[in-house]
Amino acid sequence: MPSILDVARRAGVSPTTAKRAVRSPQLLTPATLERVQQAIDELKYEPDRKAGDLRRGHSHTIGLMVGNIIEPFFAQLTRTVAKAVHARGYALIVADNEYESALELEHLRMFHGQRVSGLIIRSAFGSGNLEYLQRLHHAKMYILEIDHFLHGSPFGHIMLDNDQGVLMGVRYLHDLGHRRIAALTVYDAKRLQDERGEAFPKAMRSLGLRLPKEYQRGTTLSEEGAYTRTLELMRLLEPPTAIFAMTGNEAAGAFRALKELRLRIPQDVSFLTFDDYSWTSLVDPPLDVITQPVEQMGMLAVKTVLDAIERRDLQHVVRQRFPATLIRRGSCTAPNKA
Amino acid sequence: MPSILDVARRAGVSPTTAKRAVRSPQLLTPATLERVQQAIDELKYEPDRKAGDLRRGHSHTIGLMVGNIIEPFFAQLTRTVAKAVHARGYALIVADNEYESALELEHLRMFHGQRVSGLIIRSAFGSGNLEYLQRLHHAKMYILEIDHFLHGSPFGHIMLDNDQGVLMGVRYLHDLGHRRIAALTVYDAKRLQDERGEAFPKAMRSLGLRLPKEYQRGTTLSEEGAYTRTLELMRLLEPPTAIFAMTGNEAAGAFRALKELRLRIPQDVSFLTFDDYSWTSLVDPPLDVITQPVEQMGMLAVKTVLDAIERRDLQHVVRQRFPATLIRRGSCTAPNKA
DNA sequence: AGTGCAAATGGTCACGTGGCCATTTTTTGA
DNA sequence: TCAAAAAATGGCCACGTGACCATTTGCACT
Repeated sequence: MPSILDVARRAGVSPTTAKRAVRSPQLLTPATLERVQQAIDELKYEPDRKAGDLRRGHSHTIGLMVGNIIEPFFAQLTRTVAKAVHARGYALIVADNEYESALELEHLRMFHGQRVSGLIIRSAFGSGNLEYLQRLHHAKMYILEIDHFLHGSPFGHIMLDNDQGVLMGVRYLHDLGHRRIAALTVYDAKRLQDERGEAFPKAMRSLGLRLPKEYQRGTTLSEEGAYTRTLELMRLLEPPTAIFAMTGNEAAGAFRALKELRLRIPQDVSFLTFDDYSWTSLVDPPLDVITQPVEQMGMLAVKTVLDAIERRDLQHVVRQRFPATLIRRGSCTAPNKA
Repeated sequence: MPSILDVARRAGVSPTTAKRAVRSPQLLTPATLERVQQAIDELKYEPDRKAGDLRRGHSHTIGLMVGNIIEPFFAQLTRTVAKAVHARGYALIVADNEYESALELEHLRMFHGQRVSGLIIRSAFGSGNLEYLQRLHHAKMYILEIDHFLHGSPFGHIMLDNDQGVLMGVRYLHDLGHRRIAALTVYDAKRLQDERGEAFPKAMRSLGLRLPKEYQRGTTLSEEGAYTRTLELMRLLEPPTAIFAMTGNEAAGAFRALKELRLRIPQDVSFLTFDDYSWTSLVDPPLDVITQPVEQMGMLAVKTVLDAIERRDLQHVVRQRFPATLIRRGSCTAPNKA
């Protein structure tokens, strides 16, 4: 692997001059520049980023920690972030915490070892790693949370305005005439710091709707949990007239359950969900969804992190909420009088 | 950011001894070891991977280049690869070439600059970057293609047995009684090195089926292209009795078109597709699909790359095909006599 | 106590780069 | 023609580590 020294030798100039051909060509005589250029081409020289980063004391590398890269939200986020980061000359290291603190800690160690200069993170459940994050921040790593933020976190975050999104959904159903609305979510939301789970009862109350005890059993966030829960809900004496899934995964499970029960959407039950997964527009009927501006969030996240790094202003905190959007496709309608 | 020198100073030992506390603790006296450990804890010392890699001349970093990380195939692959790579103590840098050579080249430069010691790559269309890849290989980067391989590539590859998969699909339809089968794929397959596109006519011929000229207009690989093409196909005087989509994206477009035409699956037309996207089991009817063992492929890819790197055997070439699997769910049946 | 030997610890340097300052060459202006 | 300034080029070192070799310490056995 040729270094700049090899280039210099071949071009018959000093290493400093050779390096200038790469970093500040305007300082060189055209003749010298060309000679060095040729040596670079012949040797296929490409500067070693790691060495430069080491010398400069800060790396051209950003870390992205996602919750589960298979979810379209994170896949899209990863794509946007990767693109934006590369556009500014950085590399992106990706890790998937599977929403688990222990795994996340290992990855944080890795990021630490790699000396990434910025980290965009969707934290795992629980705030077990906040202390470690603070340590990283103290070691000059700029940290930005995305999609979520840890309780008591001193870092900035970029995420959906969950209160607004949930309220919009509930109001939409309410305006259609629904009174018995069940959400698929964690009702034990406080402990898990799940904003949507907390927002739902609030939204119901603010619209004067009551939330029966038997609607309030939290699901896990899995497709399977939502499936089971939906079966239970629809078999109640007073089943909900509308189901509101707080994530795309839960929506899939619920949808499966409704199909299995041969309940028609929207005639028998209205169905609303967060996350515009591709399948939601392909099923019958196409589903009403609440979407997030993922690209905008990803791009702002990258801009925030890189600007802070390049301005060397690690204390800069950005806290930004993005509004959710409702897309109506026909899976919600006025409830049956029955 | 504390270095091992700071640790050594604090513990009152030499840097060499301090380093040994991390890398070969059995060489130290328990007392010394503990003293150094304490200094490490107090200073929150974490070794700088970049510096070590620089010194050793090879990095603990692997590159993964995908075609489009939003596609479930790549999302799953990324997840599997990230996990496997981290498990062996490496970091993963991800890039998305959007199937475009020019963009890919930029990312290859980045991988070069980062001195990743291995690269798992789904090449963009065309083989414009093969030369650059060879240069990287020459610079001690181990390269493994995935999902695809470039014509004339000297590198190993791990991918689906497309011939077998396509033949299995065609035979399945043939055995059900279908004779007029149309594939959604590129018929100009040779140029784009699309194996499935090449395999389809072969499979048809081998089963003694004819392939009408008007079925043979290639689509682009987009959802939109497949949508348009499906509309055209089904409006022919002799429309196909079965449609076979070669990718999940094409399947989505085709499915939309069929719905729009109010054609019932499978009564009016049978429908088969590659890729087990999550929506395929949620729509009505659930779709028959041909799936790839993504996890197995990803894990083998990582093992291959890391083993080669660690054995310093960059010439080791692995070429492995994985069999496709057919999942029957009910979207294919015997064709109408009409 | 002295010898021999293993165990434990220490010193030095290079990896490829970027920043800084030093030196050489060319240009400018009277 | 020559000094002074500007342009072009060069030398040197540190970033944090790992490899290698050198030195010191502890200990068993005479």
